[in-house]
Amino acid sequence: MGIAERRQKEKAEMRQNILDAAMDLFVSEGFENVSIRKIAEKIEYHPSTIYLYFEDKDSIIFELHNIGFMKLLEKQMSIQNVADPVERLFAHGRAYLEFALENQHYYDIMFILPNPTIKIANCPRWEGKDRAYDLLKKNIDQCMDAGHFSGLTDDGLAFILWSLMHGIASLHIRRGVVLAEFYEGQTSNLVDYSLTMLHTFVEKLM
Amino acid sequence: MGIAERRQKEKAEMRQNILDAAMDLFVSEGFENVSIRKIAEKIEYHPSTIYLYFEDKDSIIFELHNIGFMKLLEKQMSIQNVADPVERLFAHGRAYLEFALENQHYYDIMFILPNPTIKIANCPRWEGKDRAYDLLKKNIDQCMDAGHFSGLTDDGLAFILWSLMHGIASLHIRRGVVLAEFYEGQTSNLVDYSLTMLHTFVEKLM
DNA sequence: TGACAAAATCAACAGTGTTGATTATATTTG
DNA sequence: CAAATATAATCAACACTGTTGATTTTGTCA
Repeated sequence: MGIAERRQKEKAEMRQNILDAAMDLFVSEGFENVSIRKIAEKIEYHPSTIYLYFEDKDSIIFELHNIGFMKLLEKQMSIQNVADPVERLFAHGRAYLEFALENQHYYDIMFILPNPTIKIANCPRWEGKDRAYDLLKKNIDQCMDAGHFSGLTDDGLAFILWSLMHGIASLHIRRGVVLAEFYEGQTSNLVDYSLTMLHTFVEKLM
Repeated sequence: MGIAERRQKEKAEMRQNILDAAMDLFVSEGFENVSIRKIAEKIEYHPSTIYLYFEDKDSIIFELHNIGFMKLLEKQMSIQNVADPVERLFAHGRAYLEFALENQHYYDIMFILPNPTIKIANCPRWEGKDRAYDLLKKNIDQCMDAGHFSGLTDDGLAFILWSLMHGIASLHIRRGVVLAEFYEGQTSNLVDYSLTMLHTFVEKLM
């Protein structure tokens, strides 16, 4: 069965090629300007060929969406070794914001663009979001175990914190609104500013 | 000059017709499925005719974006008579969320879709966002004058609050993530839940 | 009524996602 | 090795999309 195995590997490589080309175009040409035909041209295949590897265009975007969640989760896992639970929660927030601003196109696909949402609706149970959410909630629980955030629920705080982080990230990515007052072009500025705000803020909740 | 005046009025009516048709399609057919040709069919004109009234498709969306900001501002003005500044701030938040969830398509155009952002970039100074932002900041300032939120800046708090409200609204509109835990289909549920959270939260900041 | 300007239409261009039929390329069998 | 078969890639076409220059219809005024 060595041959079927190789077939499978080639298929996977081709899928990856397509995904890479799509992501490249996404970054270089922007949102709307990535087309099946341009992807095909980039990998030097006929447009039809892509349909042998993906059901349709949305499936490609959905796959990029999944890859983005993998990357986010990986980044979030990398700070789980921070000892103090509150510090860990801040690191968690920083990791989220850094991910969003350093991978704006992934973040766009994951949380802002409508296309993946459509696919998710047809996807009975997609665990990516749950894993990210559970990780946040676990961190919050551990803060609570350490005696913080009394009077709040973990779900409630998770809801607020995620919404806040997403709000900051997405208002930035679709800028022109609100953030012009703070933002002067450097990503780090916004992350630092936001984290300072988050500190001021979460400390009052503790 | 009665004739030129009528001409102008007819032109304005036609523009409004186009905008109405576009918004209808937006609501009924959804995001991507509104095309110049469908708008034309709806108002029973030839597609080309639309280009006599709008420069291009993005201009139509940009105009809807502006109308949305007018509506939001109007709603926010309507609660400015609440006497207590802190109560007024909460009413402000509620108005924002209600607007977002009751006019999801407007909110989408205003804050989520990429198209208007492109047009804004070419628009040297578009005051819509400023007016909404200034109103929020004014309310915050008045809370501060009443002795609340010591140790915070008005810009900082405005940044946090707007980001939070936008995060809640946009995660809801592009749902499937996070909110499934809370959201059970009724808009009012989410508004009430969010407002409860906001209360718990802002009271600790005071 | 004829001249002129404004409004609407037409036909076409280049681009899009997608698909059924067709050709080329491997792989397996006789 | 050659024939038969399964897989991969291409092709041509369909029905869309936004947009525009040329053309026709409509309305207004002398």
